[in-house]
Amino acid sequence: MSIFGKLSFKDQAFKLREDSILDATTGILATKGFDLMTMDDVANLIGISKPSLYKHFKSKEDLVGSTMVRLLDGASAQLEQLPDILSAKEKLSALLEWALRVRLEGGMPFLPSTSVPVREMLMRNLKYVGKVLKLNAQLEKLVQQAQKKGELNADLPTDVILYSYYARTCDPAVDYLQRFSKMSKDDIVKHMLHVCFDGLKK
Amino acid sequence: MSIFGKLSFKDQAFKLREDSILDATTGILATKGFDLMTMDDVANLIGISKPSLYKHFKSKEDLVGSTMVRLLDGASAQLEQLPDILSAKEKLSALLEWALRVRLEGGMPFLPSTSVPVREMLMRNLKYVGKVLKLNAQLEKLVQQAQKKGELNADLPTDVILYSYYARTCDPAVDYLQRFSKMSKDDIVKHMLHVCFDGLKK
DNA sequence: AATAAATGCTACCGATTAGTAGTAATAAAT
DNA sequence: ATTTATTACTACTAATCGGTAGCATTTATT
Repeated sequence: MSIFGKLSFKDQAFKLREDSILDATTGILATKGFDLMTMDDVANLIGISKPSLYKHFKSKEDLVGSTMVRLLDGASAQLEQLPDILSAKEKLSALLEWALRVRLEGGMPFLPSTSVPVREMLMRNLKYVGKVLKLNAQLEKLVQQAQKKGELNADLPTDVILYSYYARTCDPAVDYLQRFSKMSKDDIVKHMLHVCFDGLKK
Repeated sequence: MSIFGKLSFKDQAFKLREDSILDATTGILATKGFDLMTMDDVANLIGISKPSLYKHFKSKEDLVGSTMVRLLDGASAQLEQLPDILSAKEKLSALLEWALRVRLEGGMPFLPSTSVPVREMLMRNLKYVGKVLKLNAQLEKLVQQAQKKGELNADLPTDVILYSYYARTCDPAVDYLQRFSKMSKDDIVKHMLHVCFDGLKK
């Protein structure tokens, strides 16, 4: 064992709890949203006190920002890990599928779409903004490639495709299908992907 | 003038202010969302005091419920008013276009999609639930007709089409396009309609 | 075992907000 | 002009929530 043994262990435990805090935050954000989520909610859910929570995150903004950053990291890692054999459109489809499955499990809080003050709060978080811009650039490139190859509609402005693509990751139709239809998760994903790329018509 | 002249006038003024309260609420809901909207916000925006506001609506729930009811009435009226020459799919398209244009103007707060507590709050409002169910039944019928005629994909479950259709009325892509692209409202509507029915591919 | 240090918690503060009581101002009626 | 009734507002209450001070408890050290 290295001379950092003891320290590492402590740090490891610390990091572990931090992860469980982020897990709890993710779940609560997904159901109650930012404004109704209280710091007591988070602390109680994982069985620690509020001051302990503040040992990890210095404010609610910080906590939520970190949660979103971890989510973005997950998306980036997922994108990275896709085999290069896949076409641009296949990559976009695979990433959307991943996002939908995450949502159908614990729930993914895609906050920016909720309200203006929440969006502005996130925009003040430099780390978050940086990661958003990077991921956005990668996805924009994929969309353009797919448009050039005719995999995606080249007549639509790239912006329209990109924003609509983002919107599908937080499509409320998923919640309604999960709640009111007896459909399996696999079927929900399959249909949402179809609707995204082929629309309601074809 | 009828014997109800005076009374009518007072009632008329009362109704007029009620409408302006609902207008203000609609706008604030669209930007800040339910949780961050305060009763003072609403009162201040139209230049009355909070107690005066409570003469019209007995609680925040009541105010927001009434706002949503008026919105649903607008949608129903719009649907009613469409010429019968239109096919089922054309009617759905026209109604979505109306909803998108309302959004691009003052903004339409489609609250049910936001968070679970807000949805539950609305579900406690019987008047709201009644109107939702009625409109939902009408639209479901239109979707089924369109599926039978092959105007909409008959391989998709009706639920999937219906919920996805609702989701398009509150699609965050609209906000992003309005904010970040220099597109005209007409173009935004045109593209959103295309994406809805034809997807990102075709 | 005694002491030092770190960890976690109870109990609080200040600010915000839904909702209201009671008063001031205004209009109607005699 | 005086009284009555209505309308609206100021100023408050109770509850909630983000954030923290200071104490208790545990763990490590000598």
